[in-house]
Amino acid sequence: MKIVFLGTPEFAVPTVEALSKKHEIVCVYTRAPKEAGRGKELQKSPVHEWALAHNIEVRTPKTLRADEEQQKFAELKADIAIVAAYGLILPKKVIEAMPKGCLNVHGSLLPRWRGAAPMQRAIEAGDEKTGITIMQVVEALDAGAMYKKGEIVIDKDMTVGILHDKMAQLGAKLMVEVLDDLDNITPQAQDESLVTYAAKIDKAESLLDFSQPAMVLERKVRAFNPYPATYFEHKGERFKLLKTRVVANDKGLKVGEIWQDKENLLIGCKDGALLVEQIQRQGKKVMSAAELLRGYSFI
RNA sequence: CGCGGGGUGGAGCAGCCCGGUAGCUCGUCAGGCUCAUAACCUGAAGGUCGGAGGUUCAAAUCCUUCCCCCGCAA
Repeated sequence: MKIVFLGTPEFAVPTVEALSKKHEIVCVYTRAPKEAGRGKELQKSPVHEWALAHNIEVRTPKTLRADEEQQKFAELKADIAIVAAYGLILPKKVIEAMPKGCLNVHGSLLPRWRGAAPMQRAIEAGDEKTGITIMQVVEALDAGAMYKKGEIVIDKDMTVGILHDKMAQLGAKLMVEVLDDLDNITPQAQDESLVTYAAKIDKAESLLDFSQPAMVLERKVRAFNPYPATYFEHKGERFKLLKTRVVANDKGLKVGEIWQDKENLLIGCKDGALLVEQIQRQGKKVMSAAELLRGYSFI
């Protein structure tokens, strides 16, 4: 099939890569390069880089609402449009422009966790499993009928970084399978009564509040690892927590109180304490708590 | 030129502002103590202080420049 691919971040790359092996990617739409990183240089999106490396036409419109853009989209004469974390709202005209419509790969088991940050929210909420849903794109956000799902178990150590990579691979696999069998699958409507929304990650959330239960904080640490990463402040410095473990507060630590010995770092929380396993001091690399404690004292 | 922190024996840090024999915690090795030990005691090895210039009698420390790592912001 001739495919128009719309995607932006790393998550979308395995899908377009897999599709390109069996189909023709006639054009890639992705978010325009934006200023990022130190020095604020323009950075192309991962999908953009992929397309350039494969000599595929790239388009980076700021919006698809303009008639002219919609016209250009339709003129591609592709069979189907595939969307993976594109970042722009697709107007009805775009969704309906291709004969076989428009499919999306979403990072949750819909209807749970519609929205921008499904993987993070699934971990943060303590879900035991999540997965990928391949579904139709409709005007309402992530509300289209579902073609196929694949589950991934969220084990107790899983960070969103690891989950993301697994999900990206699974999404690619499922999308290829759906296209192989497109005419034989009857998409199923989502049960609106089970819908939940995964709000996008706000950086303000990454500041840990130790008056919350240790278990809740531990999940958040995993849900935010590696990005944007949770942190707390101490002596005017910022410390990111990348990995923690919930332990009993048998030292009687107050909320936010820090305890250390030669190799262990504990922070008191409501309902237990967090044992810090990986930490990053500002300006430094990620290291184990034991490493940091060889040269740095919190007390 | 977006703002900022850092590169010191294998690891993590101090020392730099106010130049003058390179320090701490841990690790490693050897010995000791011990029923025994990851605990304790003693000793040892291991560093051209990121690179290159410069100032100086003397530079980890001051000046110039380059490379690399990271936090913020996006």
